[in-house]
Amino acid sequence: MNLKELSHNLGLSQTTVSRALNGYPEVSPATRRRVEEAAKTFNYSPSTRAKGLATGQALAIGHVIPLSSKHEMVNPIFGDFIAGAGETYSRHGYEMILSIVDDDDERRIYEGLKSRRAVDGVIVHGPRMNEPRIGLLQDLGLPFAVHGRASGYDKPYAWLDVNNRSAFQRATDFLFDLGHRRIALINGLEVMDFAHRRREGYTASLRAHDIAVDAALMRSGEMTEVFGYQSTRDMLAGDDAPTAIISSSLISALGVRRAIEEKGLVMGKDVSVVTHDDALSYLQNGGDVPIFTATRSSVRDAGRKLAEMLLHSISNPNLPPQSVLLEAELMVGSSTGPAPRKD
Amino acid sequence: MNLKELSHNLGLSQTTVSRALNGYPEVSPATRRRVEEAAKTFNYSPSTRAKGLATGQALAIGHVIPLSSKHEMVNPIFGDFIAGAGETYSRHGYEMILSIVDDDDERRIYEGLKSRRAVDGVIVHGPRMNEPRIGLLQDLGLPFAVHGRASGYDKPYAWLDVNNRSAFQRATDFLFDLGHRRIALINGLEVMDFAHRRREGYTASLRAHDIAVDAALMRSGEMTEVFGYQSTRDMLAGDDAPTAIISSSLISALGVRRAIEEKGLVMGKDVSVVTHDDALSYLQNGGDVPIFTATRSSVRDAGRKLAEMLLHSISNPNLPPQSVLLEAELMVGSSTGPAPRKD
DNA sequence: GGTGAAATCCAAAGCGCTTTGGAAAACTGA
DNA sequence: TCAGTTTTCCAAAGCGCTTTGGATTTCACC
Repeated sequence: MNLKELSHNLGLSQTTVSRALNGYPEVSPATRRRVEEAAKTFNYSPSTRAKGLATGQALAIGHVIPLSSKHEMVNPIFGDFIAGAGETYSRHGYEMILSIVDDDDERRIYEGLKSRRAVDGVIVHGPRMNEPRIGLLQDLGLPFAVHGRASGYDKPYAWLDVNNRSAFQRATDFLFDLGHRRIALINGLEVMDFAHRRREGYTASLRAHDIAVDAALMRSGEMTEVFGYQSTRDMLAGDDAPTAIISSSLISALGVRRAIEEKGLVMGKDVSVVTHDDALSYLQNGGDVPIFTATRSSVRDAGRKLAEMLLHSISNPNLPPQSVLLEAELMVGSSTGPAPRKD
Repeated sequence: MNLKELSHNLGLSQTTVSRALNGYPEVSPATRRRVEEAAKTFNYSPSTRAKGLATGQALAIGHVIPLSSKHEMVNPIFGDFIAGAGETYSRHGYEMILSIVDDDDERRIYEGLKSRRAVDGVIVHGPRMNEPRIGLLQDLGLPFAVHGRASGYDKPYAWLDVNNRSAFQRATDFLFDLGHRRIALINGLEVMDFAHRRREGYTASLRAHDIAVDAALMRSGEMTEVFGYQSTRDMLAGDDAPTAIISSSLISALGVRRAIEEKGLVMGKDVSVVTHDDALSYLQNGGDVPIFTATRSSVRDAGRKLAEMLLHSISNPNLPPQSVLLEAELMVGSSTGPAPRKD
């Protein structure tokens, strides 16, 4: 069923039907009702493509997911973020189009999306330090919003980020308050902007407590369970083992716990653990009482909000770029406790 | 830059330029080269919408992800599957459009996709028992392919599935061979088709070994770490605790391990564990030597293949529906060992 | 050099919608 | 009753592409 058929069916012109359906005022209420009902019974909805052609809008947002062929890891966050953004889109009648892209092809992909007029804007995932995509998108004039930020790029642009620095500083402070002095950081890849900021928060706290930064207590890598396990095992093996560990991801934290328990130690007593928790739906940090003390911030929520921001900036193109900094909440669970006294 | 401008620039008609770009034979090689170069330097690519309108193709595949508002869980498999499918699409010049949908809205969404002519076909995720979506899509005449199968629907349709039944039967047999007799199953939600089949495989093996099915040894729920942990803790607490546990997901298996170790038992010695492993990129089952003995089948690979199947069936509409049954490989890790002798 | 065939190109219609510029019909109020 | 509004509707152009049907040019061959 298309507009032509529908309007013929109603004995009206396409103009009138189109106007009735799109809420224009120059249609009598009676006609409008009649049209709307017909549209429903014939299950008519306008072709996105034709509509897009006519209006110049795509009514779609692109999500470009870089997937370096080197470390072929799909970000575990991704599903939840998308779910959040998807809610927003469907509420606004937008579609989400996804491109999984090899790092090297990114430029080409953005140019393609732009020149094919396939999307009205894009969301940038996983920004790194000095992220080149941001400049590229600004040059292209394709509206965008970044999930995270890119240190080193100073012109204004739209982003939404968790305050990773303050979250990790607070987490470290918290451990200091419990008496810990040897605090380790098991971080994500530090080319990623978020990981960089987390380390900054961590070191800032150390400095504030007059504790030297010890490279032996810092690890950086893909945040897998095994990575958390191995890092912890190694660090606990040394003489001067940490009494507390901060992990960048709940998945790694599971590995941290395993290494601790394997050594016959008790988490929250012998070794305290704080982790960042993205509140992923399939990886919940316990029930009412969290297992891990965590800096918590829902990625799903971030998806919802960032999508909202992007749509808003698309319909108000002259607004200056908006940015949102979310504070993670520190949830105290049973994985932390006072530092064990030295015997 | 659009076709009109480009062709004007070249002093050719739109027809010729279009033909040159689309590989039609009635263009001289010299002209074609000239056109291709111009397209590259002007960074021209045809508008998807206009092209779609003209050809009647969408050059896009829809992925509809149901997200019941009750259990708001995003399938952890999802990211990897999408990554696989995405590879295929970009290789074939297709776009992937994603709809996150509340269960109740699904019918409406499919009808919308169809009547808006937004996609050439869809992938169905997470089929349940007697999945109603399959019949709906067949009625609509929208090409589709299912990731998994739907027991209870008997007309032919395109699907790709892991042989869940044989995988879990093999896993159970394997444990029997090691001397285990009390074997537990920690399964996914059994309204999901895959979980149902896994249980069938499990019970088939029990029957073949003349062991009665014991409801106390079977759990079914969302496959979280906590679920694995709690189920295991409960079962190990009883008199007649299992000596082996089969888990439906690596995430739950992490919880299983935790419960085992918490009780001071050793996995692979006191209690054996076999898990299904979807080979998710962010949740690897150890390095070279797998931690868990597992029935393994890459979800990413499934995504690649299923997308391929769907595209193939779209370009060959008269082919009968194809279906692929993948066999999971049984990888022996260190989480299994001979059944402990009774003292 | 002339013929028919092959190679090369083009104008214009059409895909399904929105929107502009008017026309016709239905109301007003004097 | 009739001019002036307001309401209600419509024909047709245009969005950027593909494709049909045809025109023109080039080529091979006698």
